[in-house]
Amino acid sequence: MDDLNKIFKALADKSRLRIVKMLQQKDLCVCEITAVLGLATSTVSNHLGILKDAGVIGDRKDGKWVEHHLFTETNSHFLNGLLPLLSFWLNGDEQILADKETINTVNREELCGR
Amino acid sequence: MDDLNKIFKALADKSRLRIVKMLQQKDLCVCEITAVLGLATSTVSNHLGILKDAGVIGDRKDGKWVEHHLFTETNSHFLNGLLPLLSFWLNGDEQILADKETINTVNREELCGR
DNA sequence: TTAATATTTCTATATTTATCGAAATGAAAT
DNA sequence: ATTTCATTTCGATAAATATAGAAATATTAA
Repeated sequence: MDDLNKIFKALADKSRLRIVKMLQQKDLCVCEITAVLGLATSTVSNHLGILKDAGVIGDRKDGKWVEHHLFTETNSHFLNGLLPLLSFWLNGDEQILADKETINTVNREELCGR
Repeated sequence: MDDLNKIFKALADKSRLRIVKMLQQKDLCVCEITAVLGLATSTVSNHLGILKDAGVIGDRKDGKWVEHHLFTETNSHFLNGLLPLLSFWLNGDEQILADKETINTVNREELCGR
């Protein structure tokens, strides 16, 4: 039950829902997500840690950035049930649509690189 | 997004998850749920209010009791996706199994009636 | 009508959580 | 090696939440 509780807690926050939906479109580094959400870098890093701890997302180093990605197949049957639903939920949501627009105009080189 | 956020918030609590799983077995009044969870009546009433506000459960008067029930079909596609998953999730969980045992030994007449 | 009682609402409190800024970390570039 | 810089961790604070007990509500029973 703790696993499922942790997953629901991770998803029970608007910023984290927006992050999940953003990562469905493209793998992103912290600075890009920060630019879209308009929160402090440390806050975004914390949100990502919560999603990672719940097993929803993973990350890997990419040069000086850390690229975060959404898992599609996991070893949690809870997540394997939820992730497909989350892939079509909220696709028409105004905020989510706006975020996906913003992501396209965002470039990690210009944002935090150089 | 607010709808989904509210639903995830409602499910992101162990006591409320236990309540949902209990209601899958049988419709229950507040005093019965209180007996199983071991929380104050007002606390349980509050948890039920949160689940009700999220559209997960409903209630109806039954004599001097208020009987709470889990919705199976709703007008929320979020819930229509989640509820079937919740019907088989956690069925093997130790706490959930213990709760279902307890429910069978609980009787609203003896508990709070008379 | 009056008393009893199941539930809800209100008030207060303790814990958790979201947030930021500053300091620490660690890897890349010079 | 040293500097630069993206990210994480730490410390502090404000907001949200879980909880209990008391008071209020509403409905049944006498």
